[in-house]
Amino acid sequence: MKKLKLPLQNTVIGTVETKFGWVSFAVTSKGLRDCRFMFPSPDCATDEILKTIAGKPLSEDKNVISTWSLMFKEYFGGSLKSFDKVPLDSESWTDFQKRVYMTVQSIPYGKTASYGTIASYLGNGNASRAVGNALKNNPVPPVIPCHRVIAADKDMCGFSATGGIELKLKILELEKDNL
DNA sequence: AAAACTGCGGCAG
DNA sequence: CTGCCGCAGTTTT
Repeated sequence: MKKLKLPLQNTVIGTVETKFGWVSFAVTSKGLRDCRFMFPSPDCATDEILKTIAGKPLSEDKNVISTWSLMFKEYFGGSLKSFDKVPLDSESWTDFQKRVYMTVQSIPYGKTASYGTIASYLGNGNASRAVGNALKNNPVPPVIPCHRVIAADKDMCGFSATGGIELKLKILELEKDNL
């Protein structure tokens, strides 16, 4: 059975103000494709997200925009505690990334796991570094909660989004407070 | 095809 | 504590 490829994949973008700055996101017919946050203004947010969808046709879907906007607002406000079963556009991910992201998504709200733990869960305990590499490219934080993955002995390590480790800590704090 | 990267981890000094 | 390899996957030459 052959599956047909959809001829066009219009992208919807949206921005919303949250407790973690302005958030911008891009959604295709498959689901959420990109998401960034901590922007100081809606213009900044829009500019950045436009870069991620260069060349793709835009469309408007108020329903999609408001649904996602609300989710981000609630998550960063502390009332939404799970992005489970939310559609993600995984088209551009490698197999390894899919496996990593899937596993990371199963870390419960407010909990953490180490890169090594994720790696051994995937079947190769030596792949911790590769896990970090994959998480660095997380296209949809905080939906894939890469902030819940920390180093084995030290408490913290990098976080590539604007705000770095401090931001990572702030998000974990948010989750802890609303546990 | 090879080398150079990483949000790691573990084991030396 | 710091430094140094080995590791696996991705990106860049």
